Amino acid sequence: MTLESSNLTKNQQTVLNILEKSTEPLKAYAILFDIQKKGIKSPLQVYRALDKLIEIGKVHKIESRNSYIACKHEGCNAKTSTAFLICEKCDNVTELKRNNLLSYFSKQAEKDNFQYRKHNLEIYGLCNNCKLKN
Amino acid sequence: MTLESSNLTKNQQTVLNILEKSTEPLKAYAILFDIQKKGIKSPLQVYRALDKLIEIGKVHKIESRNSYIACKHEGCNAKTSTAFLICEKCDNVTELKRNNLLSYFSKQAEKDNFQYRKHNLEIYGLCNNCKLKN
DNA sequence: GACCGTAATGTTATAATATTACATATCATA
DNA sequence: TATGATATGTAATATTATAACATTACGGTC
Repeated sequence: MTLESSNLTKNQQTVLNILEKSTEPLKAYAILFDIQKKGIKSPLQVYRALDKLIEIGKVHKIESRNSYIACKHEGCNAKTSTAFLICEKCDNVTELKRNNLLSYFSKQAEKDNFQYRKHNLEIYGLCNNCKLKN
Repeated sequence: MTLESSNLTKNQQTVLNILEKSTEPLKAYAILFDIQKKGIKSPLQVYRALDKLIEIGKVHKIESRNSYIACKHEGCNAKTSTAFLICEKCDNVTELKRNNLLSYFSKQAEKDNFQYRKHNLEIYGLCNNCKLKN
């Protein structure tokens, strides 16, 4: 299987389906409980599928929440770099897609003689919905 | 105890001391094992101290590594917002201190009608030392 | 098709990280 | 000295993630 192909294996496809259907990020064990009927029985099977999906850029991890989200952007640079808006009230997460972040961070890092490879940005606050409800 | 004071309790001070002496971020259980001689016996005591230290801005959590680092910056805005350079080779972590990140992210978030409160940025790559060794 | 190497799978056990629950103690201050 | 908020101690447990090992599937190539 080449890295860029969409030839996912059964377990990988099963996990991706769950994430794509979800309107919110999911935790690994939530995924596991959801799909125990589909032949996936152990945490490791989920984690392995997640690792692969992350590697090929189909899924990202929200580090501060230990949760996982399917990437909606085709052909973005998110294989390596990610940015999220995380609502602290409703836990909604949206992926920020601005390509200039990468070059901006790359320059910031260079100022400290640091060789940029990738980044993860998590912004916390209130989503539009929750702002209006207040 | 007021929030801005440096009146740390014994446990809090013990944990902070360990982190300040360390040249690298520490994990909660590493802290625990280090200080079991000083009266701290359970994970919870460490986590509670960490929570407080994070709340008052003395310590930050590196989310993607589940590790904790003492803040070297006096009076920075890091009570809420943080940015790190993380070396993938030697695991060295340095805190980025650029105040304009906050306003930059705040504006980025606004474009999506998102009300910014704080952020965490983790940049991965090679530190200067490791670059030179290659 | 037979062979080979790489990647994925299945399974059990366990490690690593973090929190709940509840009883008690400390401390500032009214 | 009574009160309320904060911190502590302790045991148990929940949550997140990986190690170890045996086996199977799959793609390329001879």
